[in-house]
Amino acid sequence: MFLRFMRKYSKFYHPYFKTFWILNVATLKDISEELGLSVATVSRALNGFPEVSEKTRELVALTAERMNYRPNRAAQKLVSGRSGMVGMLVALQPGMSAESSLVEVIMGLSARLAERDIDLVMQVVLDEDPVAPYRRMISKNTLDGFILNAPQVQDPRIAFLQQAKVPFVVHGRIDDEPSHAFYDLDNADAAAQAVNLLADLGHRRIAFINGPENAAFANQRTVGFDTALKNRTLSTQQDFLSYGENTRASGYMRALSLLALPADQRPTALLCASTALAHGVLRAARDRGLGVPEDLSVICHDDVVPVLTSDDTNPPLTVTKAALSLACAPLADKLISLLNGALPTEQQTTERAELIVRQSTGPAPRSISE
Amino acid sequence: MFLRFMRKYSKFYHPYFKTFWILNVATLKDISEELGLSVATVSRALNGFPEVSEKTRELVALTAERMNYRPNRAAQKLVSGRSGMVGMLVALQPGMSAESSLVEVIMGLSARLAERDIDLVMQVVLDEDPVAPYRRMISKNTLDGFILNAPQVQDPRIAFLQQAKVPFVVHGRIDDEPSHAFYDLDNADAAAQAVNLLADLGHRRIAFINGPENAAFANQRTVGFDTALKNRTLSTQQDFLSYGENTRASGYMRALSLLALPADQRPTALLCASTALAHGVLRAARDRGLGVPEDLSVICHDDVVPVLTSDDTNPPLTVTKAALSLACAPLADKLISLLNGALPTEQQTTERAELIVRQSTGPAPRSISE
DNA sequence: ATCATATTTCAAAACGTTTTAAATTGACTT
DNA sequence: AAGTCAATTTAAAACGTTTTGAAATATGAT
Repeated sequence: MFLRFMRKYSKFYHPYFKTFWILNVATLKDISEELGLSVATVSRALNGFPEVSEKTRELVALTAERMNYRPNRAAQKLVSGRSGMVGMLVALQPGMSAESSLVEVIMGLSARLAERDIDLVMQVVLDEDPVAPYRRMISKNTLDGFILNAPQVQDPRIAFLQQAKVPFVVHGRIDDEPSHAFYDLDNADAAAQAVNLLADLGHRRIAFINGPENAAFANQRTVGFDTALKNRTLSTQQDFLSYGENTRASGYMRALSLLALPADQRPTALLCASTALAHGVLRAARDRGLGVPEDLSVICHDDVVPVLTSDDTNPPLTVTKAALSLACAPLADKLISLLNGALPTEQQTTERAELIVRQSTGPAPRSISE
Repeated sequence: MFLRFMRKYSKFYHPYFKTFWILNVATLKDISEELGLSVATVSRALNGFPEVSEKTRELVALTAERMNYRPNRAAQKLVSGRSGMVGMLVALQPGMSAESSLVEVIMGLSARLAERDIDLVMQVVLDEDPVAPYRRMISKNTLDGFILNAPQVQDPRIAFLQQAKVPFVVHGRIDDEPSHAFYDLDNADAAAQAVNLLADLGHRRIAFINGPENAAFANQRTVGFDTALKNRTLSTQQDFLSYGENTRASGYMRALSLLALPADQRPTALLCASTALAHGVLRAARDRGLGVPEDLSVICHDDVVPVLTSDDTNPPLTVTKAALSLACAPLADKLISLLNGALPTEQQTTERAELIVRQSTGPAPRSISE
């Protein structure tokens, strides 16, 4: 007796307690009692099973509407194994804040998923083990699938999720012929387009200020860069390709060191993996007293995120452009398809970047290029 | 018989289907069978109820660990009414992207909540009715509480959630003595600190470039601004206070029009609601040929978001500073407390901004201020 | 040893849904 | 009017947890 009391009022009382809502949502039982039908029939009617008569289906639908019925997700989940929720785990370096590009995608995804009545569970993870948070979420058994971002060259998350047979879609892809569902930019092509433009303009010493070395997209860009150079019979110099953070500061530093080379050795054109990098590059060129595009051509890939634009720089940047926001809907749709049983290999899309020539590229400087 | 077949293979087959995971998570029953105990005892042992013996508790804890037990959230929710998930619905103007400040908060919240094993469900909403998405989410019966951001002066969401008896915490507050849980900056004080500094420096014509008129924080800043001016026996001019978007462009435009006034009428000091606005203001001053701080003092409130900093401008900005990232942990903690039964009025914290004097403020220009 | 009492364990119900297997109804043949 | 078969409905089990009310066991006092 005393214990019963304890249980209710002591600090040991279990934190879970009963319903908060006063909003009364009707249950299947409520509807079935109202209509004198069985719960089973009501469930079937609402879920569009073929074996209920058109008359009852209509009746049930109407009463459900009238009684403000909403299926209880927890109960559905319990019996069906599906929760109507998908997860996105974003890995953040401690102290580092999220890239604005990521945010763009998250917002778009959430909006699209909401249309299909699926909720997006966001989680920022700080683990050093990239797989651990997924294992944790899976074992909580509360999510139907995942959206992965920023895949790395040999991303262990992908292997893990495949082996665990959890549906997931990747923004980006792990290699050329991946077995997972993805939506990705044709990164190799984007780099190749840029190189071709520069080669057409007579540039022969083209440097590439790339993204992080372990990022899959950066590797694909390198592939496109290298093969395009080869196709144009241009040599590819080792130190003309650098990997690093996708930040303005990094672009500035790396451009500075490239531009410190003697005029007849330094690159006449710089290809940057992002607008952030290009911003830094423009600044470096200015600080070195080099004119863009007279002395140096600059081209970058533009993901079209609102914070760092490519067209209000001075000069406006020539870019390969592919709006990140366009990835959201396909990613959401692919994941939903997977949840409905589609094969991952059927859910793969590659998008091509668009070349937009503005004023940051021009003919290779004559005196130097010869 | 035919129907059974139909059910499985026709398009009418219900989309929910059984478990994906191969990861075998143990259930309470598994543990109880392993140990020869009842499910009830195992549940109690794991949840720290006082009536299980220390010996069994330990045994159960160990086996649970060994068997990789994870409580099934759906089942818990079903019986307890709690899901271990809280929601954050962010309203976005169509076509507008999220403020980086918001992202900062979301990331921090997610991280903190995850520590307590609570998931954050993010949803971007585009409804024009601010209450509708909350009603929708509540009736899905899948969230334990909400975090609200950017409260407006008479925010209908707050009234709704209070009436629906749903736990929620607000980042910001609706009025001086709100009945809801909140974590907020002392906005009135922040504005007052700024005014006092400027008044000490001899400024008599101080203008305020504020945030959106319907934002609660902007109103609180205005109150602080007005009363501080009054305390210093400075008149407050109607057109020296403007409301508008918290963007660089808006700051630029509004500063331009203020600075277009004749030298003996225009403000000698500008107080800005955000660094973004201040960036625009600095640019406007430059374009007008006015020196900062010789001709014009500029001070702003700095939320310390990574994209727009206040200390690498030229000149570095004097600010009232209060990092948004500091709000995350308290907000999460308050919501958790509410979930555990705390009263909203016990969960209210106001934080004071710190005044940091840099080089954008100086004595009022002599010729003009007399 | 016996009883009273405190401590620990248990069986069963409940939460709201889906789904299986069986029962009922209806329609059509003969 | 009975029999067959299809169409529709139902009762009951299942999902994994929490919690109630009762039962079993241990402890202490007589």
